[in-house]
Amino acid sequence: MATGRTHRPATRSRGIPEATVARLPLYLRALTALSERSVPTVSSEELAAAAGVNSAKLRKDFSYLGSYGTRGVGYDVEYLVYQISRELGLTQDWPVVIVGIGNLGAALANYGGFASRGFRVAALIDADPAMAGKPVAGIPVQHTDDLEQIIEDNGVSIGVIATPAGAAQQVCDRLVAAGVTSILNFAPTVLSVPDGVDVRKVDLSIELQILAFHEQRKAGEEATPDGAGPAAVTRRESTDQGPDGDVPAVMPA
Amino acid sequence: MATGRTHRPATRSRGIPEATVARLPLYLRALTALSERSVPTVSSEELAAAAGVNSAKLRKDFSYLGSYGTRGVGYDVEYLVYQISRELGLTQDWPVVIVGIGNLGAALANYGGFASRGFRVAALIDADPAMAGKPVAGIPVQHTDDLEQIIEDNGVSIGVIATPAGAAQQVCDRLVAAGVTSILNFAPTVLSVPDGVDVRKVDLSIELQILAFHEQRKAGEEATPDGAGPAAVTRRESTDQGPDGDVPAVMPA
DNA sequence: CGTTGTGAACGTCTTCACAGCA
DNA sequence: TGCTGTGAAGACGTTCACAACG
Repeated sequence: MATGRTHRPATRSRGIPEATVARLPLYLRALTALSERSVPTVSSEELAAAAGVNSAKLRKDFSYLGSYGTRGVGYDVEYLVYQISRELGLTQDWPVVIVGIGNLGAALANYGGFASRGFRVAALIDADPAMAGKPVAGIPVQHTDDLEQIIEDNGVSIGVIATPAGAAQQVCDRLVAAGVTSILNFAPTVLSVPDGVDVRKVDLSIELQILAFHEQRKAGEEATPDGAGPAAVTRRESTDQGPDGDVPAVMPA
Repeated sequence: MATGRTHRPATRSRGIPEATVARLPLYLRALTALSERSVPTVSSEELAAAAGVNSAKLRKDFSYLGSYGTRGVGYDVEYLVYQISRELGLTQDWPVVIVGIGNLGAALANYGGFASRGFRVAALIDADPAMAGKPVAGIPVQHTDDLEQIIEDNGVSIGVIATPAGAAQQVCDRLVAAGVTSILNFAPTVLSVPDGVDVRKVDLSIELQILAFHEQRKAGEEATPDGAGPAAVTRRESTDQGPDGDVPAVMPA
């Protein structure tokens, strides 16, 4: 099968690096918090600390968007919020459907972080006839039979899959056939999609496994080799979690 | 704020690259599926397809673990499952606590992917007194007041935070003070932790925002510039989601 | 002969360090 | 003077392509 490059073959020098795109939501969140506290301007140093990255990286990231700062001063908070929102496409309304309303699907339906970012849960879909009509997060669950109609009626282009692994590919195929071109997959399966469709995956157990790997290493160091030891009290604001590997990462923000 | 290097300063040539570590769980999942179908051996090409990566990358990844394949034949499925499990530290039992038993916390408690990978939900903790004693996923919820005692009694070193954003840092501080050294954070906040503590974050709305970015670009291309057009029917198994910026990486230390 | 394991080339991301500007 | 914006250097990750070997 194809390699699964991360989007745009390589062409287009006008493109914003993927690594930068993945951090924009982080900056946006920090900026929104500053905006709510009515902070007018912020330096790259301050904003970087709030977002959990270093300032050089942040300035480099912003340089891909344009020159939105003022030397000697910093960035205008409101203006940056707008520019990043626009770049991310959050100034428009994105109707999304969530398929698979189990524990996770229900949690996603109730998640406030979606609505606050221009995402609107247009419909909840489940294969269990007993669920049909029941309201979850104030939205009545609809049956899988109507999936195609729902996608079309609501002009949905983003779908969230929260079904068991066994149903994911089938649901994915139907979503894509109905016109969905972006999928957020919570099922522990590799989805196969046609070119032009983006998939991001979030796998809860993968994250834990990565933590276990590092945890295991720590245990093997007991008596710390170097001076300081594990009791050093410096604080980090680390957000970096390194490369993903592919999905990598959905990381929800 | 600190730089947030991806772990181990740079020392140790014996280290496995973070990008590789992040993919090991993917390989493990694919191998487990093969194992259940009693497939004895698999080639890098086949396994790569099942895991959604390309075969060169897979072989390179495995080369960091050792020479576990047989030229002309492929890899022994059972043997690889064992080696990867060991490398990830999954041959031991990891008791974890989940703090914040709302919709998401409950979904995590019910998530089967944990138990099947050596992770044991040792306790569920919530700040709401009304929740205390109520069973979720068969485990009685305990009150936050007992957090330190619970961590100690169960020898917990991995904690999952599924609280609202406002409570996350405080919970994090208490977990760390009680001895937790790895944290999986679902709250949309940048956690500040001492050196030696790993944090990985999963942010649901960030993933959607990244999808929205690409979705927006697609819309701006309507009439495809190049020959093929968006209707090309080749299938990908794409898993790549590019760099995270956050998710993907543990980082800390 | 087929497939692994890997050096080398290449591309991407991060960090440094400082020129340029308000 | 202070902070942004960025070229250049370096670290890291991916892909190529083929020698090595069962």
